[in-house]
Amino acid sequence: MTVVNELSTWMSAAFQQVYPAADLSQVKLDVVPTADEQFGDYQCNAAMGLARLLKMKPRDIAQAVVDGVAKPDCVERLEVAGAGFLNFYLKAEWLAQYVEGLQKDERMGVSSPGVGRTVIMDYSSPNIAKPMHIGHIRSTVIGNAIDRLHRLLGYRVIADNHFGDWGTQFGIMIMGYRNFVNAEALKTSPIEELERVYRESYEQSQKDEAWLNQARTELVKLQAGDPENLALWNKFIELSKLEFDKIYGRLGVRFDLERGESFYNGRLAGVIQGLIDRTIAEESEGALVVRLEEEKLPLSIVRKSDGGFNYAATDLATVLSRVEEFNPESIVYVTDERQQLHFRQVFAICRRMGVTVRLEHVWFGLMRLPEGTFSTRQGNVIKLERLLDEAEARALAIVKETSPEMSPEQQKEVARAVGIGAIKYADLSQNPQSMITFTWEKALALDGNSAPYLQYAYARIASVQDKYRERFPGKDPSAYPIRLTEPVERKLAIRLVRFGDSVAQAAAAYRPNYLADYLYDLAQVYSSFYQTVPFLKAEEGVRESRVRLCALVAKTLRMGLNLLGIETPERI
RNA sequence: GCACCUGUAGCUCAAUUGGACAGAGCUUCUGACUUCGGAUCAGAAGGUUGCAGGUUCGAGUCCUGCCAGGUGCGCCA
Repeated sequence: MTVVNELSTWMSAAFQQVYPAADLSQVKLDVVPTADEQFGDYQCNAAMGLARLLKMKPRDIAQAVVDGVAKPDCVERLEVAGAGFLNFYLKAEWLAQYVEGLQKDERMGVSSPGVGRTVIMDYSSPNIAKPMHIGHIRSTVIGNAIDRLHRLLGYRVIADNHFGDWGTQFGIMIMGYRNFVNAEALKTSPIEELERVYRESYEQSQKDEAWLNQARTELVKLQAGDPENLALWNKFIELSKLEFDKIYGRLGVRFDLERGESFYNGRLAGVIQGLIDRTIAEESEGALVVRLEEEKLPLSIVRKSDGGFNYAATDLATVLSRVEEFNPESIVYVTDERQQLHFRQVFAICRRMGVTVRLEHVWFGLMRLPEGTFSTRQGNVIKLERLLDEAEARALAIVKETSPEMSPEQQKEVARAVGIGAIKYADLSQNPQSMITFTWEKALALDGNSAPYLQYAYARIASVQDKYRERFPGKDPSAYPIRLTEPVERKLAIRLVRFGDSVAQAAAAYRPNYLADYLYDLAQVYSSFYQTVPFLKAEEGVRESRVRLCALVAKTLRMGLNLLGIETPERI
C-alpha cells in the first residue's frame, strides 16, 4: 500500500466521521503529493470542494477534521493552510522506517493491481515491404513503455505486433517485383530494394491505366490464393520481418504475438454477416455501411462496393478474435492521431455488437520535420536505422572523450546504451499527445533533461559503492540504520517513497512521461545530495546511512529506466 | 462545410486531469575548497499561458465566440 493510498483512506474515513450526514461521494477526497515542499509532504484539497455542500467555510471544515480525528501514525503534523488545504508532514522516523522497508522490497513499493487481469497491447505495427522510419518510433517506444509498466503492475500483457500485411499495396508490389527487382540489391539491403521497387511501380500505376489494372488483378489473385503470388507475398513478409527484428533488437522490444492483418482474413465474411443479420450494417451506394448518428460520428464503411473488405472490417474481426481467444479486460492501441476517428467508429460498432471489453486508443502527435510533414513519396523520410546509428555515433564520440580509459569494446557498448536511451527518453519524456517536430539536436541531446543525465547519476552511484567497498572492506552498510538528518536527505526519501505512485499513475493514464518526470526529479535531488553532503568522508553511521540511500536511488533509477526501456550501465 | 487536436519564457517542452506565487532543459550571465565521476552543482535573467468573454472559493486546464496551425471525414490502411 502506498502512502497516497494510506493517507487517502484515512482522509475519507476522517471526513466520514466528522460529517456523517454529508454525501461525500461527489467530492474528491484524495491525498496527493504537494506541489511545493513548503506545504508539507502530501496535501488534500477536499475541504474547498465540500464548502458548498456543507455550507461552511473551507478552513473551518478542514480545521474540524484536524481537531476531531486522531492523526495517522506516520503523520507528524496536519495543518490547515491557505484557502483550506490540509497539509500532511510525515514523521522523519517513520519515513526512515519506510525507506528501510523499500530496500527489502524487490518491487520498491509498486503494488500489483493487475494480477489476474489481461491487457492486449497493439503497438508498433509497421507495414510490410516498407522501411521503418522516424514516424514508427513513437508507437514502438511509447507502446513498449506502457507494456512494461503494466507488466510490472502484475498484468498479463499480450503485446501484439499487428503488421500491415494485407493492403492493396501488394498488387503494386507484385507488379514492381516482377518488372523492376534487382537481385543483387535485394540481397544486400532487401527492404530498401523493396521500397524502391514499390515506388517505381506506384509511379507507373499513376500514369499507366493498364498497369494499375494489372496490379488490381494481381491483388485479386493473391487474395484468391494464387500460389505464385502467395509465395511472393510470403517472401516480402519474411524479408521485412528480418529487417524489423534488427530494429526491435536494438530497441529492446519484444512481442508476444506477431499477427498481421492477414491473420484475420478468414473471419471477415462472418463478422460482416453478423453485422447484416443484426441490422447493424446496411447497404448504401453498393457498399455496406454502419450509420453512427447516435454516436455523432460519420458513417463507417465496412465492406466496399466491389465486395472487398477494408480495415474497419479487419479491426472489428481482430477485436472479436482477441476477445474470444484471450478474454482480456482491455485492448490498448497505440497509433498516431490520424486514426482517432477510425478507432472511435470501430469502438462504437463493437459496442453495438455487445462487446464489453475496454477499448483504449492511445494516440500520439504526428512527428514532423521543421520544413513540414514527411512522406514516403516526397522521399524526405528519415529511416529509423539511420537515426539509431547516428545516436550511437554521437554518444561514442563523447564516451571516447570522457572515458578514455575504457576499452574500445566497452566504449561502444556504453555508447549504444546511451545513444538509444537518449532517443527513447526524448520521446518518452514528453506528453505523447503533443505534436513533435523532429530535429537531430533534440532527439540526440545528451545533457540537461535527458537519458544520459539519469544514466550518469546511476553510474556515479555505482562508483560510490565500489569505492565504499574498497575503502571499508567487509563492512555491511545495512547494519546501520537509515537516518534522515539533512533536509536534502529527507527530500530524497520522499522521492523514493513516491516511486510506486508514480508508476501506477503513469500506467493508468498511459502516460510514460509521468514516470520520466519523476525519474528526472529524483536524479536532480540526488545530484544535489551528491554535491552538498559527503558520503565516504562522513563519520561512521552517517556514512553508511548515505551509502544506503545511494543504493536505493540506484535501484529506483534502474527499475524506472528499465520501465522506459532504457539501460543503466554501471560505467558510462 | 463538419469533426478532432494544438497554441505556455528567445527556442524545445512540463504542469499530479479544477488547486497554493505557471516549472524544467537549451541559450545568456555569475560562482563551485588541491574531496566520493564537472555528462555535475549553486544562483541570476527570461511569462498578460493565442485573443475576448463566461462558469466558481480557485482556470494553462471546463464552457462560448474569434484568430492561427495541424489532422481526419463513402469505397487506402
